[in-house]
Amino acid sequence: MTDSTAGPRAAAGKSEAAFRTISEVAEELDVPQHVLRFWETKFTQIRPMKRGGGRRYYRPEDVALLQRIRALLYDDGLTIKGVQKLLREKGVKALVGDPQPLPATLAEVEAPAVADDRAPTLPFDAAPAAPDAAVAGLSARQRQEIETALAELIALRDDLAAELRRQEAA
DNA sequence: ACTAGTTAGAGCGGTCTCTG
DNA sequence: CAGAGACCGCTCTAACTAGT
Repeated sequence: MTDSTAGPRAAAGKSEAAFRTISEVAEELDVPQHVLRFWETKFTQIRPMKRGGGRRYYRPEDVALLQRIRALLYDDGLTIKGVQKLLREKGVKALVGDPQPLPATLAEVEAPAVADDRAPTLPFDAAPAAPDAAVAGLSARQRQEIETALAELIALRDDLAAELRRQEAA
């Protein structure tokens, strides 16, 4: 599909760290969109950020988790309950094999892709040192709203970084 | 009956194009 | 440039199907 929300971002090509829409994740995993939404209802560990209108934005870690779930279901022949049990017992990180925590904070999501060459000149460097502590007392809804706003900021940052590189290359 | 999807439909939100 | 409208992608919910 032509992802209207991704627009120029998709056309310019996303970094590995970029957020993905459900259609992009569906294509990448070769799984229909409705199945991704169905899995979301079955696995509480799948928690894509949501923007206005409820649109999902999947972090790279979400995609990795979905890939693992897909492999367990389709390749290993496990049932959803089996995968749920596995997730409960071993945790997401053990399944995905990702030593890094989910980038639930701006500081964490900020790092990849453009960090090496561009980040020092970009405006998001002054992220709070320990935002996790700051949000510890917030409600789930408040956290969701913050994550949503965060996703928008990061998408904007990606756009700006890409545009900057285009202009420098020109 | 239970599991794992699949389908359909109404409505929302973003983008694009046209017009003034 | 700004507003209007069309178009398209996406959402949610509920009902349905196929296999075990």
